Parts: sequence; structure tokens; C-alpha cells
Amino acid sequence: MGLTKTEIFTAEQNRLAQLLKAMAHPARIAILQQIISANACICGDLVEELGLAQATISQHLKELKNAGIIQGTIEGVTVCYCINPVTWKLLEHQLGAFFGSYKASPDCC
Amino acid sequence: MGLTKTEIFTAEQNRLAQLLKAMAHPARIAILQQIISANACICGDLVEELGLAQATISQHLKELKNAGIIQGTIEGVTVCYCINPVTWKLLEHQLGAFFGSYKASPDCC
DNA sequence: TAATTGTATCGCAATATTACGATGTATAAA
DNA sequence: TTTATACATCGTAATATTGCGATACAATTA
Repeated sequence: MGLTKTEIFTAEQNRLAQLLKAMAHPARIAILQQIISANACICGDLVEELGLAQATISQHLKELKNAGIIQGTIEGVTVCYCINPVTWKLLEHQLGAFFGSYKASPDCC
Repeated sequence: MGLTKTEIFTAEQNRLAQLLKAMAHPARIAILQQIISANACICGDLVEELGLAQATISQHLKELKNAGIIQGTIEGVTVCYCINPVTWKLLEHQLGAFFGSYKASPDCC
């Protein structure tokens, strides 16, 4: 049916999956890297940096914004995007806890 | 066209996106949590633990295996799944570096 | 050998994603 | 007020994902 059964899972599982999904695209990873490396916020330079159409970039930015990973503020004609520090740290800690919860045991397959 | 332009991006960006995508589903997060918390490897108990059909679970396991996040070994009738320690640590470090590369600056939007 | 058990795969329907041209919108400059 | 610039949104085609019933397969057990 192509519809994820969200009601089966916990809110945390769904939220984590949502955040990971928002990042799970090479273009969106590239966008995040650009935003981070530009220190200050980047605007529509992304269209030139990456080789994608303006409509496509705008769509990817929207998804990152919807997930709460980035935030955008209008600055005259341009829009300034930057990392949402709250979500970023939350996700960082959640992933850290998740990955840290695994301890390799030698008696495994 | 519904086809990701992988050739535009670096191998690292594509690989990271692939790994994140494999994890970006609540069922697959739940499966990983189960595998981790069961310490030793879990088998088809997953079908009972989660409320999904056997075919669906098998498909999710296949995706995690294809991405290299888990590995499965046949043990008689059952199949034993566990975390692939190499990929796990690699992803852990890569994500750590990625999230750590962001330093919040106050002069931002 | 036949039946049972645990998984994998096939095939399908419903839905979601990706990419982009075309077009809309809002601000700034002429 | 017209024009230009920077984005956002719409609509659409191609493709991918999700979930599951049905079925195949492989290894034990009777």
C-alpha cells in the first residue's frame, strides 16, 4: 500500500526516521555541508555550487526546513538559510546514544 | 524524472546518503534497536516483536543488509542477524565528524 | 520420503520521491 | 511604474518505496 505504518512505532522512532530521511539524499547532504562550511548562512549560491535546477534546490531546502534541520529568514530579495541549532544538537545526541548503545560482542554471527 | 543524479555528488556524499536512507524508516530503526538490545543476534522473532508481516520484515532486513549495516548468517533453519561492526563504526565516525563540523555562530539568521 | 518450520522472493496496489520547466510572488532598482 | 532579481510553488513524468498475500526454497523432523 506504500504507506508507512507510523502508528505501530513510538514517537521517537518516527521522529528519528523523519530526520534521517530528510538527510538521506546526496543533494541535501551537500546542501548542509555548504551551509556549514560557509560559516555564515548561504543563500541561492547553492544552485550554482551544486549542479541542480533552482526548483530542485528549493524543494530540497523545503524538506530540510520542514524537518526542522535548517531555518530560513528573508533578507530583502534573498533568503538566508542556516542550521537550526536546536534540532541539530538534538539529533546529534540522539544518534550518538543510538550508535553508542551497540557494543560489539565476539560471540556473534 | 525521479532519478537521483548521483554523478553530481562525491562518493562520500552518496555513500552517506545511502546509509542514512537505509536507516530512515521507523521499522528499520526498531529492527536495529531490537538487534542491539538482544545483545546476541535475533532471528525471526522480529516478526512478532513488531506488528508487521513476515514478508515486510524480510524486505526491511534485506535493505539493511544491502546497505551493509547488518549481516546475516544461516544457522540451520533460522537466520541470525546482527550489526556489521565495521559499517556501524564507520557510520558512527562519519556522522560524528559531520555533526561536529557545525559550530553555532551567533551572527546568523 | 513427507510434513513442518523459518525465510526469501514475486507480483501487485497504493503512495512517495526526484527533477525540472513554467509560472507566481515579493522586494529592490531604474 | 516598469523591470529585474531571488525564491517558491505548480504540474508532470519517471522512478522508488511500502506493505502484504501468495508462493518458493532450504533445512530440519517425523
